[in-house]
Amino acid sequence: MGKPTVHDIAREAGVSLATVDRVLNARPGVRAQTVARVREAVERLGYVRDTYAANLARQKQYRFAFVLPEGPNQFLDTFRTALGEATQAQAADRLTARVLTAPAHDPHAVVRLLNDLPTGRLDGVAIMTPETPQVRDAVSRLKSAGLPIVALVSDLPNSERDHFVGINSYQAGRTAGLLMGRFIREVTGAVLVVTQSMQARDSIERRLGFDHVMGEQFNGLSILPSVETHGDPVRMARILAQAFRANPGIRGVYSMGPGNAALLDALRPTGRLGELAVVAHELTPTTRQALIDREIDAVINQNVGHLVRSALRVLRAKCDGAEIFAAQERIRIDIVLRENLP
Amino acid sequence: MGKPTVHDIAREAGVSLATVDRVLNARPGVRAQTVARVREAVERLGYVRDTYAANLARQKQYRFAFVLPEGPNQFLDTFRTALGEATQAQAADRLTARVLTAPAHDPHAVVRLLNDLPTGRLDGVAIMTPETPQVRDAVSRLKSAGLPIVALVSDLPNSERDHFVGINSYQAGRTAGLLMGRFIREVTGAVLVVTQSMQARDSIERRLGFDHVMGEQFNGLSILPSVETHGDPVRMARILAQAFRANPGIRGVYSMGPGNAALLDALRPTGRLGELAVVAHELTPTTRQALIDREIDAVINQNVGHLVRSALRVLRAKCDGAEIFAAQERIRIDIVLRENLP
DNA sequence: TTGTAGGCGTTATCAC
DNA sequence: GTGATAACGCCTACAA
Repeated sequence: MGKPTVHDIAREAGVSLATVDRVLNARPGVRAQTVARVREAVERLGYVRDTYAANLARQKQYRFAFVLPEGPNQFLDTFRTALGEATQAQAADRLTARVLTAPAHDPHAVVRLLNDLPTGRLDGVAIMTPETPQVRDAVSRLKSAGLPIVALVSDLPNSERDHFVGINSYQAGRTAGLLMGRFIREVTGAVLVVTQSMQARDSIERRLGFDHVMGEQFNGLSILPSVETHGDPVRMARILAQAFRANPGIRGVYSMGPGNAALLDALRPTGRLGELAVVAHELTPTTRQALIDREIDAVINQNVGHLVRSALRVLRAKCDGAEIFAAQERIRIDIVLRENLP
Repeated sequence: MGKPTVHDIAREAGVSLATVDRVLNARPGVRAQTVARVREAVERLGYVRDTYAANLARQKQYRFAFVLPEGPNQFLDTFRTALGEATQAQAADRLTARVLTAPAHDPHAVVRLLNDLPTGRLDGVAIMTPETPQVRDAVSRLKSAGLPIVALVSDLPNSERDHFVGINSYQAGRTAGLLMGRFIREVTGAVLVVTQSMQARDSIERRLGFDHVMGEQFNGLSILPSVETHGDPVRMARILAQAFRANPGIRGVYSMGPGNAALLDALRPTGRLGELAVVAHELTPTTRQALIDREIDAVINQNVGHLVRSALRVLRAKCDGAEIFAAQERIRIDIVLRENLP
């Protein structure tokens, strides 16, 4: 009385196991009539394939490669950790993920890395890198080698990637804007936007979303031009000090990218940190502590555990030719405040 | 080449398959010396058990029962849907979940239901119900029948449940309080708290968290005594109208429980909805629409998909005697605003 | 205390 | 076109 098996189907349809298997896996060499008989039996008995057995028999492996940018960066660190944990947990399911690190600031390095991937020994690739024409070509090459590709965190919308795992940057920016506008008690004032660089598409989109919401709903607040730090703490401290001198009306700071530790270090000497509304991205040891200390008021976060597991699930599904369950794969834009810190 | 198998271990250790299996599953009847030899081989070859094959061989099933309160209730509806989807997706993994509905407002009915569970035909139970001594006893009985038990959404802390899947109500209340305090622009005023009933532990804890934060950080805002609606829309409308007449200084409304549609219906005629800060719980079609319409400002949510999948994962892990990965099973307190609506 | 043989449900390689 | 039959990696009688 357990679930029906291929044997049951075979008996019910009056054919052999091999024929049932051919039908189930849509292989050729079966008369249409026979196909119909088998299909009917499947339907009637309510057969569902046992994935354990199937994977066992076909010796399926899931060998994935994750191409990530070089750190140092707390977000990447936690991502790597999460990836390690997830793959360890799924090792028993024949899943392995090797991490490949692409040197930062060298767009060609990523491309070389992608082109040198041993496609024969891989079943899927996840890529976290800004989009360039060369990257698009590399993705195209990997696709024609038959590999499923997911873009991670930063989308590659014009490439042939199968799926994007990450949040919508525009929406994330809007969310930041809404929090900023509501958290600033004064109706007028200025907001400072800090970023490492406005090159990447993500930065531009975040900024756009942020600006839109501020303009729509909080137009008493003016947004100052982005401060680009290029990852240089000294430069940042100087520019910030300048900005605060020039604009005593600054009520909030929106930190769009990484480098929050340096930002906070630069902000503390101004003596304004306590009264400013500060919104940042990514929950890391730094931003977590800053939330607790009330230096940062809100963090927009994408859960690294979800990112990793979603990427893994999607790659597996693509390997199996299975449907992906969209609702489960949508990465939420988490809002983290002091009181709902995980 | 491929991953090492039990055969490899057997050869390496110079014993038979059966002996390897005994060691791997910690069964008795093996000399300590032999155990050591096998362990060493396992270590040396880096063996990991193939769960597909193992589950196949031992014909493992995961037959779970979910005991839920009767609706009608949008949260429960979406929960049921999510459960259906999750079980369907895992049918191929020999997982089945039957849903049992306990009539509301009859504490004995749940207990009867729990006691009548066919323990022989089940491998685990998830229970969503307020804690009573009788429920505790029923859980105890199920435990002694060898079934893993998880409490869902509403914890059963004094029972023998193995695990709680849900959010911390106190923290949820604190989060609501923080949002309320920051979203109200005025420094003084009053906040109305609305709930169906203050009986349940969850309500009490939420209220406590809310009060603490308001007291600590926003003590210009006074919190009015909870309005208990007992699920009666007419009564609610009357009481709310009264409250707003008596307290023109009301700046915010915290809706602690279900019944948001009725609350909004009662709030609209007061003409104050637009200027009030409104915080509610659970993302449902009603609260979603209200966020879009700017009638509700923030929703504290526990993702039903996560609840379901976590419950399922934990029950499976308990069945397998496996460790659960705590970080993954922690249900986050989601903050949903208009701009980060999923 | 240890080993042998067969089976779990599916797939794949042969023959027929 | 179709059907035996032997894997896949692990577990479990039962035998030794």
